[in-house]
Amino acid sequence: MNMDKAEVLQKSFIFSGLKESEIAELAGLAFERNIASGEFIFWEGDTPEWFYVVAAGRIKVLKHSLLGKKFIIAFFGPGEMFGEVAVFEDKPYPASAQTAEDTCILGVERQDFLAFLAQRPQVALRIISILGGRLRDSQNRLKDFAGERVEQRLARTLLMLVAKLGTTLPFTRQEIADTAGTTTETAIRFMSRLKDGGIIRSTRGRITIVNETKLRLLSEGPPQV
Amino acid sequence: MNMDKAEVLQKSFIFSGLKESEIAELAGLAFERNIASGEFIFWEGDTPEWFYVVAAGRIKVLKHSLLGKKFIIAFFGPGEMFGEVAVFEDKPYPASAQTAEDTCILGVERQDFLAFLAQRPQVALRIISILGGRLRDSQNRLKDFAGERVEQRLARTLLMLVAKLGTTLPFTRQEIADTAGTTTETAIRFMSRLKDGGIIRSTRGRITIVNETKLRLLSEGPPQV
DNA sequence: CTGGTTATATGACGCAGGTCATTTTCAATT
DNA sequence: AATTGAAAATGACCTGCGTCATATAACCAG
Repeated sequence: MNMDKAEVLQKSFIFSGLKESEIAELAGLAFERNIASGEFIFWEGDTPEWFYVVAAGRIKVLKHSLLGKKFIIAFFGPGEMFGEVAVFEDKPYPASAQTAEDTCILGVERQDFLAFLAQRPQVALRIISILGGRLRDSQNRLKDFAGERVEQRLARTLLMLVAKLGTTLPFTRQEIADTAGTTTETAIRFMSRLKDGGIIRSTRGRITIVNETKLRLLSEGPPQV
Repeated sequence: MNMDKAEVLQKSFIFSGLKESEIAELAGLAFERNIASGEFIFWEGDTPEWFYVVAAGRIKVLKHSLLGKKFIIAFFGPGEMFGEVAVFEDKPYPASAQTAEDTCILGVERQDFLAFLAQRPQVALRIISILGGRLRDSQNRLKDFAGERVEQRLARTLLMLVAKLGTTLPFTRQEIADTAGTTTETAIRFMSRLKDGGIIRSTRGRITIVNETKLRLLSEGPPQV
């Protein structure tokens, strides 16, 4: 792919406060890698050697349970970092990263990035802000997983994705299930009902939310009380 | 309570890299507050005005689901910060904080703390490290909630607490249940079995793990396959 | 010691949703 | 058009665990 690394970094929230020269410096440290859909970028347990940012495409971060079931922690798109926790702590990656479509990523070597970071307090503050946001999201989800029923978790998963990507979602029911922590069958049943209720339309591997309001209702309350 | 603020800060991982003069400066900005067991420090939705560190005692951070069930996100003890995500992002607290015993906390005004932070990249890096660790924990738990059964979640909850606090845990079954995302009854039944199996001993409101190895086995695999 | 409050304990019941099995539909590839 | 493999759909079954109800035990205040 033919792309301008500096431009990718420039557009990312993490680095948007930097001067052009600083962006250029970081871009000089970055390596580009193109990866076909479905490939793994790293596996849980690997030693972290790279700080990654998505340049184009989409990746998912996931973990496998002891029984082999996968759980999708998050999806990331252009400008978003991933695998960074391992880089900061120098511990093995706590999860795996897999491309969800043909994807281009930028990687900066761990040491290079840490050195760069130590010189830019503003970037550190941005990262604190992003980690804080992710922590908040994660804990919200945790509460949902602990207390709400599958139906609401599915609805919230869809709403979360809509907030991030817009009303058309490029996901299979399996991916939705793996994100909401349920089975493919349950996700299919739920989506069928949403379809009947005119809340979504869908084609294979693609879901369009047409009535976000109703979906929000479903996500909030028990169907009827 | 009669305590040395600087000493508390000094002992905290967050600030342990600072010079004495810097610690003193921060201590000068800190206010001390003593709170009886069971009181709330802030509620989910409140506007964050303080950055908090536990000086002595123990607090829990929790959220309520729509049906009123509570879910305990984390316990924090001396030297640990809490409610910080809201401070960094200037959004309402995403959870409530309640003392779990008589507790003393230090609070620094939001603006004061942010100003202090902006001048200390090393503190920012420490905070990144802590947030990263919490994010990792949270995502691990998410995976467990999504894929493992209640029994293993309970075992893992106990192990997590043991790692943090040692083999004697000052918790009721209700608190364990609220942390593992299950009901008090289920937690009681599980603990009864652990007692019968000689894995724990317990008195009212207090649990002692006597066989961590067995507990770890329970947390990892299905009882028998 | 007594009464009240909270933690612990235990049984019985029901159902949400996981598991397994089968079928249909769709899109990509030759 | 034919082949193939994944996605989507749907039914039947079964069990983990939540819910409700009741009982006992431990601790505290007076």
